[in-house]
Amino acid sequence: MRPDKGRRPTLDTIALEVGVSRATVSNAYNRPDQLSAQLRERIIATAKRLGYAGPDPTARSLATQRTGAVAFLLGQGLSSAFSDPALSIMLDSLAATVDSGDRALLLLPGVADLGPRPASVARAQSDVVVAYSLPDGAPALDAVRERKLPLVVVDQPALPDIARVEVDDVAGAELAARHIGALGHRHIGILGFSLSPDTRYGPVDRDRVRTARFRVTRDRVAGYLSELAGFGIGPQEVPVWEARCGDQQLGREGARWLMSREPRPTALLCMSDELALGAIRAAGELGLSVPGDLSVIGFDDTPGAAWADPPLTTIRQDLVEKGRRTGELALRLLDGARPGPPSTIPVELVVRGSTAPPS
Amino acid sequence: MRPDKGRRPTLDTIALEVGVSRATVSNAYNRPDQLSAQLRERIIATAKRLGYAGPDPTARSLATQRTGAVAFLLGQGLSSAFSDPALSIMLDSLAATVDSGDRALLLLPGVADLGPRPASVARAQSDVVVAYSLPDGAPALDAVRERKLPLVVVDQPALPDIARVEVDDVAGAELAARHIGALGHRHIGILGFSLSPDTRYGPVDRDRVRTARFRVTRDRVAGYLSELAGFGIGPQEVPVWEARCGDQQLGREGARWLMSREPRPTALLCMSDELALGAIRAAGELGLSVPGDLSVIGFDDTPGAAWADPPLTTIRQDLVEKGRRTGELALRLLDGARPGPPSTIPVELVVRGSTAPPS
DNA sequence: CAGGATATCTGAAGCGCTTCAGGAGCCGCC
DNA sequence: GGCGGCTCCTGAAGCGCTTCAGATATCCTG
Repeated sequence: MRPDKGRRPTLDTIALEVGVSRATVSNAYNRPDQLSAQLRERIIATAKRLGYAGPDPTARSLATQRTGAVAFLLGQGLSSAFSDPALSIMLDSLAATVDSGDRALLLLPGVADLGPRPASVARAQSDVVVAYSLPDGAPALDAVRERKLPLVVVDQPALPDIARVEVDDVAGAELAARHIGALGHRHIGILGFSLSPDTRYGPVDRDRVRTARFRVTRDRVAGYLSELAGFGIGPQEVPVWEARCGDQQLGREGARWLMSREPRPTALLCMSDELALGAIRAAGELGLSVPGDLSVIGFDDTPGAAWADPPLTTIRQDLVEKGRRTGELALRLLDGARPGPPSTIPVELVVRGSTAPPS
Repeated sequence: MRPDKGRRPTLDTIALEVGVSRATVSNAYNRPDQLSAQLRERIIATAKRLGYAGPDPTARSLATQRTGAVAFLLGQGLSSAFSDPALSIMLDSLAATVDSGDRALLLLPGVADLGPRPASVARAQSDVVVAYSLPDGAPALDAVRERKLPLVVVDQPALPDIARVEVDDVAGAELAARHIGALGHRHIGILGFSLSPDTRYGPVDRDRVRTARFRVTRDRVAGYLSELAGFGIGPQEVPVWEARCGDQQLGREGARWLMSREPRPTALLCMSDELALGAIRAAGELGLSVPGDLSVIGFDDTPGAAWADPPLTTIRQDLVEKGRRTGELALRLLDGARPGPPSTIPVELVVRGSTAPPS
């Protein structure tokens, strides 16, 4: 009698079985106030009995014109991404925000630091996208534009008429450099993130800095150098080492190289706490004490910073807030809001035990 | 003339403009071999001109009955999840595998350690789901079953007729305990993961172990204890401390408690490398040397293990392989494959510098 | 040049749902 | 007792795409 010839039940199956219209069954799920509690109950019970799990999400999406998912575009693959606790924290907060708005997170990891493949973006089922720290000119961004999806960029260059959340990286870097300069350091090294999407890492020349395609790295280098210039330290006196990603191993390696320069740096400006932790490790291995022989300052203020030995002086950014704002912005865009001015997360110097005047 | 009244262009818009049928335009995107290269080119060009970004993913999903996404169900929130590098590595590998099959990853983080809300699962746009380390009886699993989606469980109890990837946790724990026992240790503590989904952490009594709802934790405790019994060490002699998640801070805290027991343990069995790292830290703070005064063994063999000081003895599981197999299994299920027998990832003892005979 | 294979394109039937403009009954009120 | 205003329910028009069974036209083969 029922039209269920072994196929999965649909709204119609239930409607037929209960003897009501399909619209009513739909209402039972989406607008309980539109029918009597009693009928609704009968419908739900029948659905349960027939093994109907509720309206098909895809069909619903097509009808409502919204998928209920937020796409998250990542420059790197997941593992290098998550070697940075800063991203984990911010993403957690983003996911929670988005989930509270009843939406899921569609993760599109990058390949080769270039961000996701455009084809992935073209087929992504989402009605708003968040792009996180993609290199300038990432092809994925064109794909987003083509689909005319609302976009929020995080830690990326401004795009005309595009919503944006960002940290004032220049100011943060300046804060770090000022602290170090004010302590009296004059020989300083920079331990930085990747400048451009390739697998390169190691010492960096000025040319590579100039052509950098990751905004965050570029801004921080600029902030460090401009502030150091105020202390009479020219950019050519400041060695820079570039890590592929922000993990401790690379921090250690970079610090070792920086410490082999002449004159030996008495302070290291690090673009993440993880890198800084690696640097502290390297110092120990070289028989140098921190902060006695070497001052180290990080960036982000992740939980590990306070916990380190010595506790890490660092630039704090509120990562939870960053994720929350990004999520809310995405949600608001979904509701048709206009992009509005960029939302800037403040930075703040947190002085702990890893910095001191040079001996 | 065109039917585009300011709305987004669709297949029909293009079809009308080019003067072909809608089916042909569809073929231009999905089956290039079904039309002449020349016509196809004309279609693509017109699409570009009209700002058509290709077939709408949602509509396509409805028509094809597949969404092209793999849902990933997580017990915990993202930040505690990613405090464990083991998950990051495995998830990265899973994402890469899934991406190579042209599918995206839909992330459904858990709330309160219980896994995702059933409502989130019910609305998730995906055609296969991977459940990772959910507690027994997680409501999300019922939701998956109701929707009759193919399911792969990872690090979770077997479910009848459900595909499964897992690590032999019992064997791994036994390996660890055997190593420690064989070295001659007789006073041993266990530093473990969460046993059940609540925010509790701290010392654990036998009752809580018996009612544990996380299989991984349960199995490892069982493995540790059964092997220790072989050395004549009764379960009541082995203090257990439970961490909420696997990060170093909690490892330190737990280790401090364990080291305050009488008689003081000479070895600590830790369920993750991060916990073990925290334990090493605690030992240092207590003025104990590792492995001189205290042996510490971890689990997973994450990159940090080899890098630690001293390098960590641990139980290795191939996390990349785990992610790859999970991804492939999910993909195969999508193609209609039957679940098949569970896929077990082997474990292996890796002896480094953090274990030695008791002094 | 007949007959079959090939290449190219089309019409129409879905996929499963939401939503909106009603319609039918019923209540209470003056 | 007529009428405005409820409450509860329905019919039908989409949402944008895929796919399959043809329909043509073209080509090849002997």
